[in-house]
Amino acid sequence: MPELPEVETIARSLNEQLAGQRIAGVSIGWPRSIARPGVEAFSEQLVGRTVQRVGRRGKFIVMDLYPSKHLIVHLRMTGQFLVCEDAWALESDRHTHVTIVFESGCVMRFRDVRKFGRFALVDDASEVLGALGLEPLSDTFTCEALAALLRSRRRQIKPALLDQTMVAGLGNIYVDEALWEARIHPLRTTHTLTEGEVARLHEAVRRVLAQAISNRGTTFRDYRDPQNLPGENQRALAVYGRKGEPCPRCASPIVRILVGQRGTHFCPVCQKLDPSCDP
DNA sequence: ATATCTGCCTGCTCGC
DNA sequence: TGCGAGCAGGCAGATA
Repeated sequence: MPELPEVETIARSLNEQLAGQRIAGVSIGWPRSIARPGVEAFSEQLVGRTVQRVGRRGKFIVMDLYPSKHLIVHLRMTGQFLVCEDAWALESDRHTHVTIVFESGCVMRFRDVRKFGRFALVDDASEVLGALGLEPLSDTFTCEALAALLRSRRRQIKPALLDQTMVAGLGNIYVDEALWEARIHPLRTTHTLTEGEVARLHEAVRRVLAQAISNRGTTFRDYRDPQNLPGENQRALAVYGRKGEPCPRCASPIVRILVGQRGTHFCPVCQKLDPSCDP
């Protein structure tokens, strides 16, 4: 499941491989992969444009095109980009839904087993990205900004952190990891977190994400980068997917519960529900 | 404002 | 071995 570190890894790779390349052709195998505009207009408007730069906002990949427009992609659960310098060397399969060929002969394929991923071609990126919250690795994500955000809401901390309009880019894996690192129970309520807890959470979010980026993402199941390489961060995970395994801090068995219908992993000893138990 | 549920999808695991 | 049921989960949209 691509979250911020995986999307960042993909965006960097795409930027390296595609910046400066002019689009020669587009083919769509699964029309619903294209959120907007219509499939016809999508292809027509894309051909002839040049990829200026590929970046990321939250979990969205953002391709700035020349002379105008932005191609914005959300990979959702199983979306994947594969790029090859030689179009003939990269086969299409039953899970390939979008193919973009460049004038150089380079090809970019979008594979998506679950078909949840979506493309949008827009004039103004804010049409898609406008509602996103703080970017956790940018300067705007300060401890004070996070504290203000959490103080203004009354909801469970885990769903709050998954809410992309609050903080953009966190998903199930990294929320569990950050809460473990900050020693905060996933069911704690946002506005009851102490200053110290918020400070720990702020630091934990940044550390967990930065480490995952330096490990080129987490390959729990499907994730692969555009060169089809898996990430290495799975070995750095403390709790996600480790139900029953010893907590790296205190050796108590990791527990898995449901929070807002999401599988949630934590250490019941390090992450107490009662704030008075915090050190 | 917040919580809960459904739909979107397919592959995988599990129990029989 | 085969098969159906249940699960995984990001997000939008509807409802409580």
